[in-house]
Amino acid sequence: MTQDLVKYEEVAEILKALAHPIRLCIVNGILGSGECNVTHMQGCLDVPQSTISQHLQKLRTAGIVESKRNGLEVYYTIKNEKVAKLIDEILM
Amino acid sequence: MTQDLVKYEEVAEILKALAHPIRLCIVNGILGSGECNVTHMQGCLDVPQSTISQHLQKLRTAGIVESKRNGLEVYYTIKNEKVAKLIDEILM
DNA sequence: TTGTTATATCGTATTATCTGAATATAACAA
DNA sequence: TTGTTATATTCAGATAATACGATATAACAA
Repeated sequence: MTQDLVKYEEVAEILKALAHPIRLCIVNGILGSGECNVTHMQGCLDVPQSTISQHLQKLRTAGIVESKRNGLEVYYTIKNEKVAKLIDEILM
Repeated sequence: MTQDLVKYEEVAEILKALAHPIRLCIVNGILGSGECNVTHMQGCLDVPQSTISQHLQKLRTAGIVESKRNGLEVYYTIKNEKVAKLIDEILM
């Protein structure tokens, strides 16, 4: 039983950020198409816009996704490739 | 953006069960030695016994570990091999 | 029996997370 | 400017997670 507490805390933060059905759906959706804007997510997710935006913020804070603005729209992509691989495997 | 909500909920439950430093430590410790009893975990984890026991229950409920009693002691092993692989990768 | 060790469960206070309405901001068009 | 669309932030209330002492149970020994 190793005692890398700091590492466990870091990993737990990432897992916590992923451990929600809406966020898994968002991440998997981005993975499927390469990138995705918020309006498109809304069309698929049937939850209020503010809710999606808050989930996106959580994913951003955890370093899982990143965003770039294109005019009015903001597109999200997966930033953490390790997470991309992980999700790909666990959702298989 | 696929819409497998049930699947996302299932996976989120597993990730939620793993998304805690103490539980990651427990799971990784079991993975490292094959099995582990609660007393040994206590020696490594510096939290009260009841706290460890409750984390173990959460892991059991999520189907991640299973236990078998041997006299006074209860030994825990990893039940879900997919999770074992996952943790192994993410803690690498 | 009684006592002891190992583990599980209960009670509860504290803290964190989640949702969704309301509001704010950013980009752009007229 | 003013209006509109896309997205972010704030706020309040509801729900869930966490920690830990106290207590219970299970196995065993004397």
